[in-house]
Amino acid sequence: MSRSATRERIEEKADALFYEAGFEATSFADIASAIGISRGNFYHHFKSKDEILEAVITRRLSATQAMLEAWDTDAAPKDRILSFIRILITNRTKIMAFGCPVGTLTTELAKLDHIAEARAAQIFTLFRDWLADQFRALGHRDDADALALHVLARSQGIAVMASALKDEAFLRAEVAALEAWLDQLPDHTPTKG
Amino acid sequence: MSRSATRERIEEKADALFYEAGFEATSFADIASAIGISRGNFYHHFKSKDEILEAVITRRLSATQAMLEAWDTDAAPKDRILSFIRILITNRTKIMAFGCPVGTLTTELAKLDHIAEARAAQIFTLFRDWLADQFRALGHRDDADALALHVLARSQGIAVMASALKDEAFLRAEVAALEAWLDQLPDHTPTKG
DNA sequence: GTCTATAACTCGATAGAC
DNA sequence: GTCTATCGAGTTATAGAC
Repeated sequence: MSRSATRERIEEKADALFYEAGFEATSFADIASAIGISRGNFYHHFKSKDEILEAVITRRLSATQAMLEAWDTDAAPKDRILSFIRILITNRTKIMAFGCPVGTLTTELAKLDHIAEARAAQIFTLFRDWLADQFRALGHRDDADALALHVLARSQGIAVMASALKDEAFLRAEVAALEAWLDQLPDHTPTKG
Repeated sequence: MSRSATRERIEEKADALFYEAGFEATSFADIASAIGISRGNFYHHFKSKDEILEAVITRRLSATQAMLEAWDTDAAPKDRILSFIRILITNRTKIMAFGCPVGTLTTELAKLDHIAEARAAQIFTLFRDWLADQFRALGHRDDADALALHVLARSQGIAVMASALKDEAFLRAEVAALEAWLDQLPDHTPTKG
């Protein structure tokens, strides 16, 4: 099963529009006209809107997995966690406009009572497990998962409020506070040899 | 201008449905059938859907203002802040199902590029200013506003993650962590006399 | 006059046949 | 890839009920 270029473009545009306008507010016509194809052509690749959502979530899961694996090459666990936290800075413009893509999609699907909600929440699980690994590497055996969830929650809160306030200074201040929290965490990294 | 009972019922049901299903996903038919009136009757009370949204936001602003004023009778500023934090516990069932009503509405309106977004975000301003007042009462002259935003962001993050994970233990743990953070804050409450 | 119900209109959505 | 069917949304018009 080859992945056609058209299918790829549909997924890419759907991914962007689901983020910027929301899943429900995005229509087939919006996606089709944005990439310059007919609605019929669309139907050749995806039979229903739910099928596109499925593809977008799969796409995001893969992208997240790839990003985390890339960060795994960073030397210190704390630096890896910092990489995660700094997504908020890197993507600040979009976050201030549309919030976090993961959090907002999960929230929307929850309200729609959509079956894909659990699958969208899986993206959080990837971050959660990866972050917990880093905290375990820092010697936090018992509370690694709780610390991972704490970082996730803090990040989500920053995204929501930055979007509501449209305030970059707030975003930067709260990111700095989160980094300070991480910095004062006891580091029990076991030394080799 | 009297407020008819029907108008009141429309606002009340719209408020609930906008929270539970989202603004856009809620149709006139949904509201009408839920309270047992005809769709046509709607337009006697509201000229458009945006007008209902306007009324719902006004309603929430008033309710928030009233809640904050009620809390102002609490003796200590820290207890007042605790009252705010504990909304997460009190409303945990709905929050785990639909998130925070303020955060999710603001997020949705941002994506829809809806003019009412700023007005919805005003609810956050009420909480922000009230919380800042409490922190000032605790002697935090310079960082009262930043502390207020920190509490708001932490609360929003907890709501988002609790809804994504459907995990009450997580919610309670993070609320406890936030209360612990508040508890270790220096209290410089000036004594009278 | 205030409220409510019925019905029809317009538009844009998904879905699907050709 | 075009073209159409069907459905449901917001909205409007109009007329009946209190």
